[in-house]
Amino acid sequence: MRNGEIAAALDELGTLYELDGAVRYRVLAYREAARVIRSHPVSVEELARQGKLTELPGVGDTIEAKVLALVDEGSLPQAEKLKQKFPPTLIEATRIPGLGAKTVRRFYDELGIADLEGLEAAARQGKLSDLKGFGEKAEKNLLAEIERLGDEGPTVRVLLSDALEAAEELAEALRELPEADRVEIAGSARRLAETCKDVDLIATASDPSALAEALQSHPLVAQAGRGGDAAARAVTHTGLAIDLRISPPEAYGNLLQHFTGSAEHNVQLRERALAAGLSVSELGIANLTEEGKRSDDAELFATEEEVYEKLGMAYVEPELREGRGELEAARKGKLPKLVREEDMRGDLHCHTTLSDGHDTIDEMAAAARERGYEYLALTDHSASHGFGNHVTDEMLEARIEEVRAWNKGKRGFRLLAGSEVNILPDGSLDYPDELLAELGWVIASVHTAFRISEKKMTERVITAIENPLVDCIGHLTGRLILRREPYDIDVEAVAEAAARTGTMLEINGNPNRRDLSEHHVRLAVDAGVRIVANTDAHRVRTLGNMRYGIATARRAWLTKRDVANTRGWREFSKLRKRAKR
DNA sequence: GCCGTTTTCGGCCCGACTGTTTTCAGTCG
Repeated sequence: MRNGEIAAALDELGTLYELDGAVRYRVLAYREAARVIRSHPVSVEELARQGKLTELPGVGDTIEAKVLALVDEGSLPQAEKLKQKFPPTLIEATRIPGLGAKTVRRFYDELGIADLEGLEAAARQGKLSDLKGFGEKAEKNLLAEIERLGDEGPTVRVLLSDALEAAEELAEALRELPEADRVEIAGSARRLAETCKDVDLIATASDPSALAEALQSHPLVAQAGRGGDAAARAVTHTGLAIDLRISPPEAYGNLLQHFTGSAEHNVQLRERALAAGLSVSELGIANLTEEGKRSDDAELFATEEEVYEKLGMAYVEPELREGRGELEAARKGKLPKLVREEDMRGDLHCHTTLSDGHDTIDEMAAAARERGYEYLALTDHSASHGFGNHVTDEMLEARIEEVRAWNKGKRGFRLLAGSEVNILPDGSLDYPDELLAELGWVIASVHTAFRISEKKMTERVITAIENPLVDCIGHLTGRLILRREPYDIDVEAVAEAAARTGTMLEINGNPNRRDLSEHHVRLAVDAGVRIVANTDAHRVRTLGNMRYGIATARRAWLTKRDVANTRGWREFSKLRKRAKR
């Protein structure tokens, strides 16, 4: 059973307990365990079978036993029992914004409402406002939410690249105003997460309303409203929600820290501060009174650095603020010095017009040099790609000659004649060995036959890893964020094989892929695998996707040293498998 | 239900907003 399925079952059980009136913290415990399990890089089912699941933070004996029951029986007995008591459609109803378990439970108990249709009908007939504490306005709002849900479906997350495109344009427009002082992107976009639900902008300004008005009248914005004196909200034409908050300059650090999150990071930060007698919020850091209440002497900070310093910690880079041990490391001064995009010396995965790329060798090479690289591997697709633009053996031979000629007389930069070869279902590659041996760089990727068992897929990829001609595995799990699940593969076993053979694993920087994920990157590095950050660029512009590959590397706590292609050519070339032959 | 350089029991972040209420509960981020 996949970690995501286990997490979903625990989330559901949490909601069922909530409907059943359990204490809040029990429900929160299930949510937290689900969150940790969802993003855990290796099989939670296996951890549970080994009795090691309680090593995960937020998982104790009870939840470990529940997970074991779940993977053995396919469902949770407690959940099944509670589903006898509450129709499953009640859980659906709790997903309506503004409607929680408490309210849904009352509708069920007092009005017998068990599903969305019943809820909508009752609201239309004005029956809900008969309930104590639930008036006409609440009824109207609820009806509007149900209708909106029907029209648009639930609000979906967008890719980081889409969120950043809008966020950066809006932030830039606001910065240009004479009334603006500082404008920064906060939230999940600043943490460079894979997806964003909305965009948070934080600003200081001599005249806050000038910024709010500029946001409202920006061409990207479809609708907008004010949120008090120091805030504005907007929705772009693509449906992305924008929240702008304007801070007095002296509290800018507090506000930026708060709205950068993540929620887990902030919760842990505040719990830690509380133990030291301090109460942290976006309104400043206050001492605790004798009764343990927040006193009104809150101290304000203009920068985030000062916020963390006040709490006895080193500054935490936004990409690390996910509640994964960064606060402990910050307190001990043991945070890693994260790799930066400027550290990169080469890109080892791109396409040209030879296969399905849009730009020529010359154009790609010029762009790579402009980015300050020392090398670029041309890795057009191989002969059995299946999407047209096949590169036959003869074409690849010609490419090798072309690159040889191109490199002649050039100093400080080199092209590598390479290929992105297919890993066929039996683990073999689709060029003959003699041809592959002539290449300067070989990436092997799975592009076909995704739906095979985990065991077969793992064996298939490990066969390619054990091939001495393969330098690197491309986009290992094949996922497309928000669009396609990763295929079934044992990443732990793959990482072990890659470390053993000196085969590198790629972080593919295409914002749709970011594959390896940050969790798998961490696992691979801990297993001793060399990581390369590549773009898989199909045109000059997408060489810029390196920023997303590096974002994933940073979120995996990687340093410059952990990423092989931060090295100059001389050093990097020695890391290739062939250098050890 | 989880967790412990203040605890193995008694705690468990903080504030805004909303709608309904004279002091608060529920929901959200």
